[in-house]
Order: sequence, then C-alpha cells, then structure tokens
Amino acid sequence: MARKKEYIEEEVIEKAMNLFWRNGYETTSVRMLEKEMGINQFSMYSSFGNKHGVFLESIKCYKKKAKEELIDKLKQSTNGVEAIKEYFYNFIEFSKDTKINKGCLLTNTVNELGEHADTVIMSEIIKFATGIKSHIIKKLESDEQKDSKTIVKQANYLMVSLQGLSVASKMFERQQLEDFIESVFKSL
Amino acid sequence: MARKKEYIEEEVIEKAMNLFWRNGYETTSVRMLEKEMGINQFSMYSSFGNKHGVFLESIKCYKKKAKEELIDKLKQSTNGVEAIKEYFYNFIEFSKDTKINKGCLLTNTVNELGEHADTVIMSEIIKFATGIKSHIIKKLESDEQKDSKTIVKQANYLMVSLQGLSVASKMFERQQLEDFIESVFKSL
DNA sequence: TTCAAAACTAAGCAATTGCTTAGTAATAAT
DNA sequence: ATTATTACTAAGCAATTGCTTAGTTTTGAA
Repeated sequence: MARKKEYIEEEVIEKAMNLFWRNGYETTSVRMLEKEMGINQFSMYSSFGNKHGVFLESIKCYKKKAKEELIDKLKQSTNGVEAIKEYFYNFIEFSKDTKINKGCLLTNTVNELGEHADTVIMSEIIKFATGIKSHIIKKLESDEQKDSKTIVKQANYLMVSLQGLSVASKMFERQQLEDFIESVFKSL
Repeated sequence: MARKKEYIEEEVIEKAMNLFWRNGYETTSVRMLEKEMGINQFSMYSSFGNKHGVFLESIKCYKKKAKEELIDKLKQSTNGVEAIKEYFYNFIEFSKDTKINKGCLLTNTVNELGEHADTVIMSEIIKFATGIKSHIIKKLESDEQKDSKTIVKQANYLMVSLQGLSVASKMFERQQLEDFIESVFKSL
C-alpha cells in the first residue's frame, strides 16, 4: 500500500547523537545532520518533527548507550566503592574521541543551553542523573560503617566530581584525570 | 580634527562580557551585543574588528575581574589551604546570577567551543588556568609536611574540582555545592 | 570659516539557519 | 492494471547570521 522507509530510525539517530556529542546542539546544523544521518531533510522532519525532536531522540539514544556501557557494569559489580571508581575510569574510555574527549552529552547540554534548555530535555537529563546517584548510593551503602547522612553527602560529592571529570576530560591530559580520580576516592 | 567616540571601550566591553557569560559565544548575536553595549554595529566593528574580537576583549575583561575579586584575595591570604577553600566559596558568589549560576566564562568557553576554539583565545584561557594553579601550589606549599609530588597531585585535583564546581553551579543547589567543597577539602 | 579626519546612522549584503512544499517514485491491497 | 498511501528528491521559503558600505554629522587644527 505504501512505500517503505529506506533507513532505520534507530540507526540514523545514533549517527545524529554522535554529531551532537561532538559539536553541541547549536553548532550542529540540519545540513550537517542530513549528511551524517544519510537521509534527506524531509525524512528527518517526517520522522522526528524538527531539529529539537532529533536532539531529544539523540539524548535517549545516549542514555541507552551509557546504560549499557557504564551503568549496567556499575550495577552488576560487587566491589562496593571500588565499583564507583571503575565507573569513573570507564567514563573516560566511554567519552574518548580524537585526542580530546567529548565529555558527557548530557552535561554538555546543560552547560550549553543552561536555563534555556527545553523542559522535556531537562527532565530526561535529571532522570538520568538521579538514576546514577541512586546507584552510587547503593554502592556506598555496601560499606556498613557509614550512616545515611554521610552517604548522601558523599553521593553529592561524587556527582559533582563526575561533572568535573566530564568537563576536565575535554581539556586535561589523561594523567591529570587519573590524579583527580585517585584523589577523589582517597577520601572516601 | 576628528570626531570623539561617544563610548568608552572598556565600559561597553564589560557589558558584552556579561552577555557572553550568560549566553555563550554562539548564542550571542551581534544584534544582541549592539543592544547590550549600546553602540552601533559599525562602532563595534571599528573598535574590535569582528565578533571574535569583541569576545577576545571580553575574555580579557573577565580575567581582570576574576583577578581583582578572586585571585588577589587568594594571593593576599595567609590562611594556607583554608585560603583555597575560601576561593571556592568566593567563586560561587562571583558567578551568581538569577537563581542559576553562570559558571566560569573560561570554562564555559572551552566547554562550548572545545577544539574549535581559536588558538589566541585558548592561550588566554591556559595562561589564566596556569596562574590559578601556581597560586594554589603556593598555598599548598605553606603546609611544610607535603612533598612536591603530593603537592602537584593535589593541585591537579583542586583544578579539576574547580571545573566541576563551575559546571555544577549551573545545575545544583547551594547545599550540594557546599557539600562538595567541604568534601574536597576534607581529604587534603 | 574651511576642510580633512574620524565616528556616527541605517540600509543592505551574501551566506546560513530551521523548515516547507511541489512534484515524483515506490509500495501493496484492490 | 489501478489506485491510494507513503517516502523520496530538490527547490525554495522567511528569518537570522556576521559583516559592509554609502551617506551624514561632529570635530578641531589650519
């Protein structure tokens, strides 16, 4: 009855996501997306509505990828606090690019769009951050000695440190990042 | 012989700087700069060459302001490591805005432009970061017990933490930021 | 007062932005 | 084979981008 799509939406969104990850939202033009995704603007707009829609799906794609490559590993590990440290190191690998790292797409987005960021996108980001935090808390709780108050404080500390690692990975050398991670976990 | 300028370049640049600080480089258009600076585009271009030139001068203006309000205080203090902690707290006040903080203009810039950033601007940023680091090292050295190797490691740690604070201040509440700062300095 | 130099106003430039639309091609139930 | 439905191509839309330029006003030394 109708013609078939010549592309798989999930596949082209992953390409879009990588472009947004490298360049940010504003700097990524629809023409660039066209080329990278390998589809026409018409197809883009009929599949995802507008540039914003492409970005929103890219965010979801990123979350899925980060879940598979980072969060699931954290969840499965039985190493307690050491597992969180591994998460930090895994993140550096996860965000690797040509020489300079790409950071975390979600952190990049908040940093770029700030309060101008769409509420739907912001809620996606907050949900993700909340998820990571609760997993960190679980790992901290495996250390019996800690009371709940210090656990919350340490979780906050680790979350901000993670942000720091994301930004710093875009400008600092590997050694400095490792120094940072080691120092962060020395105090726990 | 010639007509007088109706504006003071230093004054209009400070206004431009505040706009860049709030919005970032790309999102700040020449029309917005026109309004905020209170001068015509022609004047802008004759004084500063192009948008990039306005930005470069804004960066210099930011560095000057940060020096006066943050770095000089750090330098003058005799509180050792405690002085660095005060620097962290002062930074939060320094970057305050309506509800959400603006972060550090230089960190924001690296984060936005990444490797696309102009080399002149990048060298300005690196010079600034190097300056802060050397001041931090001086304060760390006032603690006699530390050997030079741990001082370097701790300085790296504090620099990345500062980046983290900059980004986190754009999305987290005051309490979480304070928890972070306290945790950072607990381990030193 | 004259007049060249500099600073102003404002209109407009080409290029790029996100997005739309008119026309054509493929699909499969009828 | 016909036909309605959907997906494609590609041209083009208004709006905005950074920047320029033509023309006017101000200035102070000559």
